[in-house]
Amino acid sequence: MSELSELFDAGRRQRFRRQLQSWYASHQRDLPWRRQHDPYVVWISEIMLQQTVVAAVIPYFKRFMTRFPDVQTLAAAEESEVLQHWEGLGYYSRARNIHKAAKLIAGELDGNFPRDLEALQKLPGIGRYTAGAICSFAYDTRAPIVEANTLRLYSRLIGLEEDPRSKSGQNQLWEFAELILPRKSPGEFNQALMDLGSLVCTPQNPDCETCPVSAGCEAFLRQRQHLIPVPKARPEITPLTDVSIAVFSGRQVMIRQRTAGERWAGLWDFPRLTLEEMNGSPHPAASRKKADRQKALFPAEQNVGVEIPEGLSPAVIPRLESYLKEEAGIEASLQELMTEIRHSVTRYKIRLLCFVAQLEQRSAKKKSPQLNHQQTDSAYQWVSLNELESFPLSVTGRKFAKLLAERV
DNA sequence: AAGACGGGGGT
DNA sequence: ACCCCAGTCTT
Repeated sequence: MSELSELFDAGRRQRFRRQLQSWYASHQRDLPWRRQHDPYVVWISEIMLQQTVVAAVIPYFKRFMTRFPDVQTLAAAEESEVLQHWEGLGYYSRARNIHKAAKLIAGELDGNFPRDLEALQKLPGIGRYTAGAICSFAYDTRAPIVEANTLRLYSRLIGLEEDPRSKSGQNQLWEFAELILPRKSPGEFNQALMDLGSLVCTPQNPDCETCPVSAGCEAFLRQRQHLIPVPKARPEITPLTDVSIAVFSGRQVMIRQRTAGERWAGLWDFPRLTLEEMNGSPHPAASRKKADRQKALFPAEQNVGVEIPEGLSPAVIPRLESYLKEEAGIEASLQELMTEIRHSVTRYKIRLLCFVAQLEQRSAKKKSPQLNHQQTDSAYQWVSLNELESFPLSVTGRKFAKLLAERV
């Protein structure tokens, strides 16, 4: 007998279930597709919902399901097209994992969607939560779930004072999730738990006054609901200055597909690099010295006409031109600083400088769509701005591409 | 501009 | 146990 099953004894669990079920019967639902018993539908929607809110997911979900109605269709598709349907949702490893898993299911598993927690968790991108969601929502088997909403709800119900993300905290939460689950309709019960967590047991100012289970909530009984769960420590934000360069040859622009293991693997991008950290650099003196050296080698007069981004040395211009030479094997001259895109994501605050460059006449352009193998094994391709629309790009890449297309 | 959201994978 | 993930929405 664990402490948890003593704290939440059979009678208390039974009361909790009745209160929750009664509340759930009368409140409004927001996710009609979860009640479908198609594991494929549950799977795709769960993965999409991991990164953003319901309203933002719906159009993506519809488009995805129209193009990839079942796991066989998805498995047969090119990764690039899967990424295209994911463009804008971010965290693209999830789309790559979905595609990999679909291939495994259609191939090794003969098209049979796994039915148990262990088999599901062997698939890439499916962890303990997603496996539990698929089992309980699609198959209505008694599989526990712990995700953001239920983590908060369970933490308060059991009065968890320690960090819910620690090993010990996780153990208690998963134990509780299993303990509380009824034998009858566990899928609907999990759905009710998640909805209660997101609608009533909110991060700030939980609505304990109207909560159907507050009488059995340890946090509420001790008036600790504002202190539980302990918040996640915020990571330090790193400021970065990146450069993206659209190199033109006539009406065509040069792009490359990002390789496996790289950030945005499988997506296409303009040549892009991160400048040395300009802000908060641990050794400002050293980088200033380096900048001075480059300035001496490449006097500013050489760069007449190109606007120098605020806070940067004119030496960036020749430096970017050598970057193009080394990475793509092309000679190009920078023409214009088109725009600055500010973009915050995960733990980075990025200032992205978007340049336009012109391919030098004497620099041989490889005919599209042949590959260009120079100093790297990256595949470069020359495409028109129109054609660019059919390549999956990152959010910032797409913003830049749109600006280029709108330019007269 | 800052903060919230979010589960899985890797070491 | 800790780091990473390169996005969107709300306040």
